[in-house]
Amino acid sequence: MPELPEVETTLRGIEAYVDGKTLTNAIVRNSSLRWPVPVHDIEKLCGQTVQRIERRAKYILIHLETACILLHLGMSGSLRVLDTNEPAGKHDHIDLEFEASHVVRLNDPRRFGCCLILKEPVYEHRLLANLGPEPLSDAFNFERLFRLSRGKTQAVKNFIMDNKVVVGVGNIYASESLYKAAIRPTTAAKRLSKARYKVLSDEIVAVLSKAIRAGGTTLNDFTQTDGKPGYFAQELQVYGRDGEPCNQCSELIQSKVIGQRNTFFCRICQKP
DNA sequence: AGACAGACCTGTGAGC
DNA sequence: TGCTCACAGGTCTGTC
Repeated sequence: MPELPEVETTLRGIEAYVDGKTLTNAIVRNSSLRWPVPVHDIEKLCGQTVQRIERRAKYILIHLETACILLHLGMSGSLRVLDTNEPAGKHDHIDLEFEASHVVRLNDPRRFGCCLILKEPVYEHRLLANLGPEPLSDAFNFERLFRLSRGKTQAVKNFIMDNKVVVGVGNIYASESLYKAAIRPTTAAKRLSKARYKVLSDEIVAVLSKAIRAGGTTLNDFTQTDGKPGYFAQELQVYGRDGEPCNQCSELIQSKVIGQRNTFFCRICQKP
């Protein structure tokens, strides 16, 4: 479910209820997520105040006084802000209660997400240490893409989904960015010119920014923290549209599995 | 070293 | 209506 825009939307939704607040209780109903949830470590943090909350790649980091809660939503996770007396439903694995008045509740049917406690230095944790730049930061630019792509035989779609290259470009927005940049997803990364990486990096930024403004993409079940859907799905040009006409040339959109993930493109508009 | 396949797990929708 | 199967937004890990 969540790619970078969905995680960013989630962060913005919980920020006001978490930042500067005191963690008053933590309930772990199911500790069997991607990695075992360190229940006792989380409980020990109760009573501490949130220093700040941020997103890094698709991770949400809640910095407390002595440690940091790291959350990842995996493929199917979501966070919602609820009253403490709201009964928990199926797949509601973790509650983080703040100010004894409301909870941030993690729901994750497929349990690909995670909740870990990180000690300082937080950014040296193995999950964070090797991440590439944020796509919406100055550190992300076409020169970097061009430089890292030299000698890479892998498909450009896999290349831009590599977290060491740039973080946060998931399966939906990879297809969308490549369509906007008129680049065939199967093209070997090393074959693209600097000029085409300029277009691609601009489109990655544009697509992600627009998706954030729309509150993310709701395909089946993504909701913002208040339960409302995201509205970017209606903006999708190729993702999930195989067999439908291209919005630019009317050729039928094709799909192809690249790197074990379904990929959508227009064979006319997107050149190798 | 780089590239790829497999693994984790549940829900949903299509097809029979 | 109910069963089976393929597939789904991520990414770490192991193998070639």
